[in-house]
Amino acid sequence: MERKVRVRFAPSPTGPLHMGGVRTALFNYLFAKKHGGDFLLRIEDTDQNRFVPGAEAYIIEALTWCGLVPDEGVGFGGEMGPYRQSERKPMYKKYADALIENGFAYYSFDTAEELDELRKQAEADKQVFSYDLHTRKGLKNSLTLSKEEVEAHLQGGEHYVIRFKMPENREIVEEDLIRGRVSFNTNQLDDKVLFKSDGMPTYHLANVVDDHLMEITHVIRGEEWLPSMPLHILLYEALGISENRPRFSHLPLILKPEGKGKLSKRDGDKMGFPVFPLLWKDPETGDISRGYREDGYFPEAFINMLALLGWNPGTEQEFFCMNELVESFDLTRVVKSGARFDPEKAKWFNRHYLQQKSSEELTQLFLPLLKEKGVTADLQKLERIVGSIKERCEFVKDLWDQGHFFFQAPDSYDEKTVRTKWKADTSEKLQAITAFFETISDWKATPIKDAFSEFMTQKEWGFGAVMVPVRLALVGSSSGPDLFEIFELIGKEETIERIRKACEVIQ
RNA sequence: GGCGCGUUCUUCUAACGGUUAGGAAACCUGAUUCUCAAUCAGGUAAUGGCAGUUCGAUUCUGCUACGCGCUACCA
Repeated sequence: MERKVRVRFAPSPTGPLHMGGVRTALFNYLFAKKHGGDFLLRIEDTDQNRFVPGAEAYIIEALTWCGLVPDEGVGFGGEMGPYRQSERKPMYKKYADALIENGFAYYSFDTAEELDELRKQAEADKQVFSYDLHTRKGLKNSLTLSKEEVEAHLQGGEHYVIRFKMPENREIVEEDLIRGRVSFNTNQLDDKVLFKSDGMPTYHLANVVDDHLMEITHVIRGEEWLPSMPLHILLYEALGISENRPRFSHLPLILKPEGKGKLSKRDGDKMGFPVFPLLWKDPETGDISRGYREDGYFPEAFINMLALLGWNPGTEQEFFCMNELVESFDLTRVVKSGARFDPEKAKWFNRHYLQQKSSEELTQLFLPLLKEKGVTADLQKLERIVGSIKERCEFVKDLWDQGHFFFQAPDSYDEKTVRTKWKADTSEKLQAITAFFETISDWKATPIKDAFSEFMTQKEWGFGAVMVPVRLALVGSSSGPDLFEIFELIGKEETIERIRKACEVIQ
């Protein structure tokens, strides 16, 4: 029988989740749901030095905001816990011991300082020190020391680590679900530390043991893990658990918008776009990093954008809700090469999702901002205002930028427009228009437009010569939605008042 | 340095041996005769290089160039 698909997202709580991490979580989630499987969240906190308070809660909140809710994991329950590696600490030692027992691993007593020294020396000789099958013979470990010496070191409570004994000259070939056949020769690989002197396993041991115990069927992770795949495969083998071991898939990296390299926090700061899903305040420094949520992105836009970064359905569809993503997702259609992130595209997606929302819905989202500005208005009227400006908005906050004049008279007038469009006789014309407006009783956009057109024809004035100054008077600038809509929405009195005021101020 | 992975318009990508190399973003032009935005209609623009396999290579192989990743008692 086919095993139930189980995948995991396994971040380490060393800070906020990066958008690349969110994409990894997304692809895991989509793959799981596509195959009716489980998506787990496992916290990889084996490095106690790098623990950052709040990071774990952040990860959980971010996934939830994105709609990537785990079936099991820290904060979500489940039968195969604990899902925090620090809480699984007692489980790893016996696997490490078994490896030693069977000759797949060994104790290493070299101190960090000694190894550092060796690295420095090698560097001075333009070499790179590597703890591997060539050098281990000359180092302090249970392969070179006598049984008694090893025993003495162990008994003496001396610090030791357990290293994997990389076998000689083996070709490790694996079919990566995204990349196809990938191969490595073990002679190029080093003896990685599996078990640290603080009693914690390293990522390598812990992830293999946990994936086995949690019955993970597919490991979907970033490309930066590709070089350690052979180690992991060998570990499953040495542990005698390779029977049901997971299949591997390595996702392409998300690259900086400009230049090269992995997207980093600094890029966002520099170029003014978020790299994190949610705002993050560094508990040490107090530094704030902006988040997509706080910047006004809709989670569906964020997710849609992320999904298409490195994956495509092979059709021309580009807007997907989560269900559609689940439906269309296919690991084999993930691109192999790194994808440069384009912040403009993220905005474009947000615009799309904003346009999809009804004026009623948008008005509700707009309300808090209005309250903040101290503006109150009739809900129906608000919905009409929102309806008239939404198509020029990318974010909810743009509703204010695009529509503030509906609530407040302009306190200044765009200089360039004044200079180029406000002629000597403009004031005079506008006075005539206000007088004409006084005579209009049915103050609705269409009747005003009809009457106004007639008036203009009578006067033989050009629309352009008059409309821009009027707009300037009402809005303060030369841009905005249909003028007659604005007339109606701000009301007859206010319209006339603003025109009069503009004539006074500008003359 | 070693190992690994990658390379189609400016960007995200499609084409899994045969296409005028397609779409989207960006950009440019035009249309909407009040503006700006939006919208609509057009347009510019790509297979890193060299060999090989083949009747035929974007697609397969090799080399080369370039890029990225990894090379911690970090994940």
